[in-house]
Amino acid sequence: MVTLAEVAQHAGVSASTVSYVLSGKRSISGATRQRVEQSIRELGYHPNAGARALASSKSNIIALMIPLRTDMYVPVMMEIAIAVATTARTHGYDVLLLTGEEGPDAVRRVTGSGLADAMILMDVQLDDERLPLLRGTDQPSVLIGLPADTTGLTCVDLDFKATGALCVEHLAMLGHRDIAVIGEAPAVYERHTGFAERTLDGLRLRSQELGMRLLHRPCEGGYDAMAVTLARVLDERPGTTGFVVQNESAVEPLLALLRQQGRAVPEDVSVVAVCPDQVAVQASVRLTSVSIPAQEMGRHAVEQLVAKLDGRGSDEVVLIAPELTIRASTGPAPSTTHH
Amino acid sequence: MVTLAEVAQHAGVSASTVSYVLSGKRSISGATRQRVEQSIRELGYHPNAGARALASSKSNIIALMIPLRTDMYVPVMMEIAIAVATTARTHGYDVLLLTGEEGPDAVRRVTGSGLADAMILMDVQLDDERLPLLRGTDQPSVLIGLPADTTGLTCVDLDFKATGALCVEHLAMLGHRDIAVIGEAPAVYERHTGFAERTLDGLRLRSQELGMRLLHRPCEGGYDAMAVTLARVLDERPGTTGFVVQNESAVEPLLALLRQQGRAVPEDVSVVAVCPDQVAVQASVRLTSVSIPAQEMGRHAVEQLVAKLDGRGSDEVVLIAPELTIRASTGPAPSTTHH
DNA sequence: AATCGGAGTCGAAGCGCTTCGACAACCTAT
DNA sequence: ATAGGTTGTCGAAGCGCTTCGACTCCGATT
Repeated sequence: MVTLAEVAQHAGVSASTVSYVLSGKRSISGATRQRVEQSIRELGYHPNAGARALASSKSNIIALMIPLRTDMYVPVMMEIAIAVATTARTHGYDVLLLTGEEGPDAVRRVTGSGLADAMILMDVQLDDERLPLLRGTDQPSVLIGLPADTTGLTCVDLDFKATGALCVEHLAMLGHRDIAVIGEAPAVYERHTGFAERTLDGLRLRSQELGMRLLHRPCEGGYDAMAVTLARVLDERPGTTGFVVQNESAVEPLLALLRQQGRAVPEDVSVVAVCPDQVAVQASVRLTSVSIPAQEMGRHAVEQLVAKLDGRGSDEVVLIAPELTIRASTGPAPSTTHH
Repeated sequence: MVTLAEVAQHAGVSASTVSYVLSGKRSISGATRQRVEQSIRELGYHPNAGARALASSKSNIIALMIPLRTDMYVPVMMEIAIAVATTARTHGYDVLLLTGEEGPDAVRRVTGSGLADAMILMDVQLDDERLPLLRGTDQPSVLIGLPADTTGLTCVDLDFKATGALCVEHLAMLGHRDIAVIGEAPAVYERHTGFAERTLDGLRLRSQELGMRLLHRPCEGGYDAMAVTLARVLDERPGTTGFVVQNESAVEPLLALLRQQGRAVPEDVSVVAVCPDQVAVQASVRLTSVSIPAQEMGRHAVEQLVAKLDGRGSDEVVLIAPELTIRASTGPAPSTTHH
């Protein structure tokens, strides 16, 4: 293991000079710098992370808490995690992966031990028990997701309320009047995960404004659950011509079931999904969808965090504007003219 | 920030005593231990990670390198990552998330800086460029996946060769003779990712032994790609009655296409999938499948690694035996009696 | 010519912890 | 009673780095 001192000796300078070459915190003459850099290369020197952390009280690590549950939006979570990791690296940070398992204790542990300089929390509940801890520490943090009370917190999320509105508007424009919303699993609503309820708010509000009828049904993923849900929906509202689906694992089952019942998409029924683009294009009917910008969310979160760590940046809520991509699953409502 | 020294003072003992209470490396009287523990609790002390790492040259961190690509098996990767993180915690380790982006440099960086005590690599290519580095360092590591040459390495993986064999045997037992294999995307084979080729080996070998005809076709995920692939397969081998699918995102499209062509599953055609159980049960036909034991792989990997770190354990290849779960997508071959 | 200030470098003092050797106090076997 | 071994505790020496103050040049300012 090569140390700073060895590099210094090899280059014929003092240890502090090497340190300043590395950090750039004091000016160094070109000649010295080159000699030091040369020695670093020749010896294959890597600064020791622990020593650095101890001396500077900065670990250059960002903690990322991901949910333990893998019951929803797994690809999205993964994409965010990867975006966080790669973006963090471009700013010189590494990422520590924490699962929800430890709960709030993880926050205490990481904050207390100086393991990480900052945290990113995913899967935030409306009334998350980790929030008081975050407010009580001076360690910067960013939430991906929106809790009920955002005072003193920095949050990044898709604007799900606008997302809901956007879906409704699109269907309204096509002449649909009776809309069914296939939501996340009931557990997600019981857990009071913000995004599901905010989407619903957006859907309800805008559909009311536009004079549309909306029926919301939570739905576990999978074929069987979707079959039951669909049957109930069509029983209660036979005139339903538009669907908004916010559950990745209900999308394909819904399409299969509609096909099976002789309802053509988009001729008889229109389907709008809220899902990653990849899911939308891989479906058996290319789906009109509002994409979940996982990468962008991860990137934004890191950039907010780095800004805070650099003393710039402040507490603010960044809501990413939703974008609707029209594909092959939506079209004019049938018999619009009969009204 | 509370320090060891403050705890020591509060408890009326020396710093080293507190350290020994924490580590248990020397015996401490019950009275002293309790007094120290009391002080720790009262002051809310958390050992500083950097100082610890510096003094002990152990960071208690395991690095996990996940692939940057999110083109395949995302849920599996995620599940493994989560299993790794939670298992690591039970052994007192945290997990550092590295993406493939940095490539071999990440190995150098982490090894050189002492950031992590050990590494777990996922998505190992047959001839992975990170392997020489691993062999050249004394830092313990475990691969999830199997490279071509495993000397000096510890690997954990599903026994994909046995998996292939198992799929074929099941179909053979049901009387199928013409089998088509819907494989991973062509890129996966070009990349020489071990598991895809090993599965194929198992399939080929066993089908030959059992006198079956096998047709293998790589396939991008998604509906359109699957449609093209299926058409080709049925054109070339109209008598195909059994499918083995090793591509999550081809499963549902295949089922939909077969249904659409009036081929009933499992009456006319049997389908065996190699995929996580969750995918198998959520499909429109509950799939007979060999499950990918993501959790178990993650857990195993960590346990191997911890064994190495503790001086126990050695280089060995752990292949997890595949398990076939029979569900609703396989049945006797049609017109078996006509032969 | 005397003074000032910036650029470039060094030495030394920690950062908070682990760990080794030393040592006192006690217990056991002779 | 004495040598020998345990057990429990302490002091001190680092671990490899950052950072602060101090110092030396040297060109620029009056």
